[in-house]
Amino acid sequence: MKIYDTLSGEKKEFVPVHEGRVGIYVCGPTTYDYAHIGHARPAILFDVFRRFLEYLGYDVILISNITDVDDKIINKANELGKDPIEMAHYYAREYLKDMDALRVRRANIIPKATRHIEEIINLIKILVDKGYAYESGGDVYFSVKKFKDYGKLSHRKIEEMLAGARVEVNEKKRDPLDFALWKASKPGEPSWQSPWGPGRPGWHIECSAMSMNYLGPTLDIHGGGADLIFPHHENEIAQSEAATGKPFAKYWMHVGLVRFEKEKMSKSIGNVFLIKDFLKKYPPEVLRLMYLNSHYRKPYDFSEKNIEDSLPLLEKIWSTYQILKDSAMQEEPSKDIAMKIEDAREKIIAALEDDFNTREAMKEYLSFINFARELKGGDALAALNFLKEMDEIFDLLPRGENEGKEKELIELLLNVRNEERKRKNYEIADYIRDELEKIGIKIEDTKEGTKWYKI
RNA sequence: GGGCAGGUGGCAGAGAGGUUAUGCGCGGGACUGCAGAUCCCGUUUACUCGGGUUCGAAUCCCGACCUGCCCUCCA
Repeated sequence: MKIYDTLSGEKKEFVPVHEGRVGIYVCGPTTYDYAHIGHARPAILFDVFRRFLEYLGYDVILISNITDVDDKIINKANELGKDPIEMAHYYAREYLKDMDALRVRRANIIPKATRHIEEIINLIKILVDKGYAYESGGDVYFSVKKFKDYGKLSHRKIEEMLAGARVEVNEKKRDPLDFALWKASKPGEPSWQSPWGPGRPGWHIECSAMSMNYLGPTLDIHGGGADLIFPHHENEIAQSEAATGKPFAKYWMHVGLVRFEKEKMSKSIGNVFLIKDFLKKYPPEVLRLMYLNSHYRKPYDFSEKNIEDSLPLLEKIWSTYQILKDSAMQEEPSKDIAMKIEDAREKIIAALEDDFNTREAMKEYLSFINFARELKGGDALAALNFLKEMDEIFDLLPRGENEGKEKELIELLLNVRNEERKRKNYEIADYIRDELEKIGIKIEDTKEGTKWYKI
């Protein structure tokens, strides 16, 4: 297993801190609005990475936080006249709902910043005691120049950063590069008691405190969107390593950003595509497929055309699954098929072991799909079982079985349609086909009769 | 100015020294009441440019040009 590490800039052999166990921390969102398709990329990908590590036999602990106190939350709540924490929790629930719909398996722990104030304060205390942080007018700042490795993750030097000149002006800071660990609260803002007076955590400290709380001073994999490399993750490293003197994470993984119609998705451009809006028009699996079908470190150019191009692929997977279910029989598969399956399995595993190359894995998966749709009997059964095995990782197959009253009703309709076809009443037959498609049931007339599947 | 990705066929996008990517589109054929799906064939020398390494480069090295993202709001 090899993993590309942002810090060293190279693919490294994966060796977890504790044999057989993997601790992963993925930075989740600050919840002050509905989640967009950009948020879904790291969520879906780390979900698949985690499932793959489990498939390999590792014990995986995945932690994915929600930041529920922050300037952006407070500003928006003030605008709307709402309670900031309540509003943040509303959006957090909506975020989890969206992720559930996208078949992202929930992390083992989904910690919230406001539930870890004590850990945060303790960490800041350590930093103050060690001389890495100082109090100033009720705020506490991290002294960037005291941490000699600052810039090692984003590969920049402190002198170069100042040239960027977008540094916030703040007379409480001793140095413009310093960043807030704790902010004194203004009246009416959420606040907690601390040795420095009432206040709230700065942006970066919650991830350091929570990840070390659950996974110890050195975790295996720390991940998130590429936009978090600087300053968020750089600051996490500074805080955490200054406090513990130990490396904070063994592997830093960053998922490329999603662009929409060739432009960065941002509220000011007005091209934000919300997950809940996406789900009104398309099945959730198509988004999984789109992200799996691209390289995770590269930027993803999202567009309507891209979705339209991916839908036929998903339909192919689903129709193949349905066809195999119909033709599978409880028999021994042939030697050829057993070998073919073993070959596909090896190729998919090899691709994923090479820095989670899901694109390469999907290529093998799709070529197997293409090959498998003709299979019958025991061969079809073996192929079906293989697809289910792979679905533990990818989670793309149609959900729910076609059975029960719904199945009976649809098959009744199809029988009626086929009767009408025999009588050459094609208007009625085509009406049934069109109306079924409108409610998401696709049908195909084949030599072996009419097949149907949900889309 | 600095950091990081890239520049691939009509389009979208993988691949990372020698063998068909794939999908969409387009043209032809098979099947079909039609549609869709599926299968077959075609879309004849795809890899920004210039040098270099090599028996062999889209892939490695050097240099240009171009694009995107980041440089204290970000997944």
